[in-house]
Amino acid sequence: MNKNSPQERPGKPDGVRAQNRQAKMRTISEACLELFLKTGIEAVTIDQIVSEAGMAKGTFYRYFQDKEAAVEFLLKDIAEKVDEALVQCLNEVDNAKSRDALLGAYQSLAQKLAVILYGAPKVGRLYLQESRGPDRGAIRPIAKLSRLILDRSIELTKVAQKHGLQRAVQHEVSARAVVGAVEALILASLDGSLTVPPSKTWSTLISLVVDGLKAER
Amino acid sequence: MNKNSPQERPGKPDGVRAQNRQAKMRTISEACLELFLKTGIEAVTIDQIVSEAGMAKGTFYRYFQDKEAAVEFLLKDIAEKVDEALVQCLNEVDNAKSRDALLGAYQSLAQKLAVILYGAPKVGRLYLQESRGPDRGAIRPIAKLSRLILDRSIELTKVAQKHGLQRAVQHEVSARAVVGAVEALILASLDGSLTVPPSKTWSTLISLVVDGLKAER
Amino acid sequence: MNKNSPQERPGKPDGVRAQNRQAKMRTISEACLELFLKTGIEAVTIDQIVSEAGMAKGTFYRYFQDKEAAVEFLLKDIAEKVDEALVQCLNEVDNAKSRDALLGAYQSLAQKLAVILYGAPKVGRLYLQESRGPDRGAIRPIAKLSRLILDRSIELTKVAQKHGLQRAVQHEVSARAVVGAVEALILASLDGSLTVPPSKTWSTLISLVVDGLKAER
Amino acid sequence: MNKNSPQERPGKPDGVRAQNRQAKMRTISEACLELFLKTGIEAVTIDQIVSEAGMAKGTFYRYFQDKEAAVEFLLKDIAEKVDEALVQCLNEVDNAKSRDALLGAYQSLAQKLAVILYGAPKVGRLYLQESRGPDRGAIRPIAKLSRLILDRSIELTKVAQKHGLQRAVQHEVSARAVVGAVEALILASLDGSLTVPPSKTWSTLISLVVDGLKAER
DNA sequence: CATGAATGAGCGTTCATTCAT
DNA sequence: GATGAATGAACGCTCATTCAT
Repeated sequence: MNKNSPQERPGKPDGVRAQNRQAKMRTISEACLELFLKTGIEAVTIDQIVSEAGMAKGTFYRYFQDKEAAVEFLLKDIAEKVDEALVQCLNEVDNAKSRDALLGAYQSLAQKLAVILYGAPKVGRLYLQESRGPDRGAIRPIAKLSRLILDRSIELTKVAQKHGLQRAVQHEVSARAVVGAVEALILASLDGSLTVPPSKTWSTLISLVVDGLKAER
Repeated sequence: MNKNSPQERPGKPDGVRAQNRQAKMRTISEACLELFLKTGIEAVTIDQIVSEAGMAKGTFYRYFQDKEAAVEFLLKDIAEKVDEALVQCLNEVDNAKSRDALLGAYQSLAQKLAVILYGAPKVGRLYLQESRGPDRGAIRPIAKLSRLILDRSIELTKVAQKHGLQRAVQHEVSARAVVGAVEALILASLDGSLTVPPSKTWSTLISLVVDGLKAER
Repeated sequence: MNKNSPQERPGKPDGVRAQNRQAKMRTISEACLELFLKTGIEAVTIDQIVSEAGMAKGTFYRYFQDKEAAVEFLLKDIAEKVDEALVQCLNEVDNAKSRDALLGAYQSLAQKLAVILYGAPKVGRLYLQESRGPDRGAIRPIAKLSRLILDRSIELTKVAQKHGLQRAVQHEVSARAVVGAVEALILASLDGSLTVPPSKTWSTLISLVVDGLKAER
Repeated sequence: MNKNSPQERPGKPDGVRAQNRQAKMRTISEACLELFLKTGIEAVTIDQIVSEAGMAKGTFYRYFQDKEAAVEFLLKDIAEKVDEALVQCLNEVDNAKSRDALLGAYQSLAQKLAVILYGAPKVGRLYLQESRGPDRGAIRPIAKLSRLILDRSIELTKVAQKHGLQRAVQHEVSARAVVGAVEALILASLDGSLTVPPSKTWSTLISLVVDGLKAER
């Protein structure tokens, strides 16, 4: 069982080997991340990656089967956490008894997402930058996450409506609108295009989503 | 500056020559469009394009300097019209004296955009699919248009606020939120992911933007 | 229909295009042949081939999908002719009414094979050099031909026995023995290891096959 | 000259060290053998070998300089025995006084070869599979053995003829024919393509070689 | 003007070989 | 002795681009 392929290495799961392996994978990931953000996943070559990471070409392939695997690794952590946060919010909204509870669930979700994203802002930007691309090639893991987020969001909207906590608009429509709005703001926030502080951004966003844009009476 | 013409062409600007030229460019464009949508601009090769368009490889290069030029040509028409619609809306909002006038301006903009997009739905989808990518390579024209739309939208928000026609939220924030929401919905509508009819989609969207999601009291 | 792949080119089947195409394929084939003989099919790289053929790398791929396709092209002609000769011999043996007729059929086959092989001696050597290899990779077409020859030979033996024109030995055994003997001699003859003239070689071989090695009484 | 030992090893030639060494080399050899048969020597990688042998890559290089050395080791035993058997047969034929003695010598050779080959059938198959390849790369040891067998066989034929024990046919020709026939049958026998039992195969073969194929009168 | 053959730089990937642990 | 991580040359193959016909 001494294959030269990556994945599933020998030794105990927490041995020195496994640690070094993780460290190396992170090194490569970071190099990928920088380059992916700068020029787009599709356009980045393996040569550029290993050059940025300061290693030989073969080494990349010891750790990742191909670029797609590197993208998957890059996203894995965030993908899991985001999914978890969405599922939890779903439960909260489902159990919400009042408008305040609804707001609270949203606030909580927003906060969790903020923590996740600000903990790995570049990955977030990468996701947003590439998430609308076709489900093909190295961006496939991103497309998959994108699909998952949309599905969960539609579910979220359905539940909120069911409990009369939201206006009866098409949930397909409102979910997409909200996701679109949120994504646009996160992207701007993460890549520094926004001059307002993040905390203010989020409260504004929630207010917009809940109350709309119209002038107060 | 005009990448669309590899060399200066002979003949009068509106002669038969120029007409044939335009026809050919459209043929190529259409082939590009299909392929770009299916696999993403970056991944499409010139070989695929000329194969789809039913012509020889050299012919492509007679009409376009490279793939980027083809993308530019593809977007040109829409880019101009969208810009125009945004500028006009800007003027209308600037001159709006009432909340109804504001709504009217938005409605008018929405309608214009709808006409533009439903007149060239595939181009719209292409734009949305690729608009978040890095400003690099063949997608540059798309990134440029994206920038333009954002700038105009921020302007729009500023004006609306200035006239007290919108809540005093950060215009950077609200503009992005609105653009994000609009784009997400257009994309879903154009690629057929939505089961609700377009007209209903738009009215829902405007209502969401103006009034928010909260349950009616 | 302007694919960049080889095979099935446009234009009339006998036009100048097709002729040039054939010429080019022959040029490449010849380069392949020299190298294949020298170092074995598996060990020859595309770089070596195009270098030997005096052309750019891409050009090879315009005419052949890969090395296997080049091997197939190289063998095509001979494979067809050999099969034909074997089938014809099969018929003759089937209709043979006497030992002389049997001998005549074999003589005829031997002569046909000689004509085929001496018309393309290098291809013959290549076949013999590689025919025992595993049915895998670029040598697959050779393995296929090898299988075909063996099958036809076994058939040939069966028919000869059925007519009482051959001793009742296991046809599997005798067919293989004869094919083995014939191949060994052809190989030696083709690569110049034999000091006796070809014509003498063939009559000796037939005599050996028919009468065996034992001293005359 | 001895490629099998990358470096000179410590300890007495027959000590425990040397024994362990031999055992390891056999382990590796066996792994090689399986893979070589399956896909051909050229196509097998060191990675595949160590994976099959259940050891690390470096270990292979501790025991063998390269793939060629492994092939050499694999063949060594058989090569020596075959040579010995041929030399002995040569002597017997040289001293044969009657046709029966000649037949006896051949029978004896056949039996010895059978013992050798059925004692290491896979090595036999490997040899036959690769023996016609060019004298290059990792198959060189096989080509060397092939040359040796041919030379001895020609010698054998010469002697037999000199004593009038064989028809006066070109020994170059008959030797090759016989070797070719024998090899073809052994290969078929070893890889299980034959439905007749080995013993019957060999007697048939000898009969064919001595008496030919013609129908009995 | 249209064509498609030719080019060759450059990509993703593999693999023999080395060597610190 | 054994290991497997690292290396980088070399491979098969692609593709934007040019240009003679």
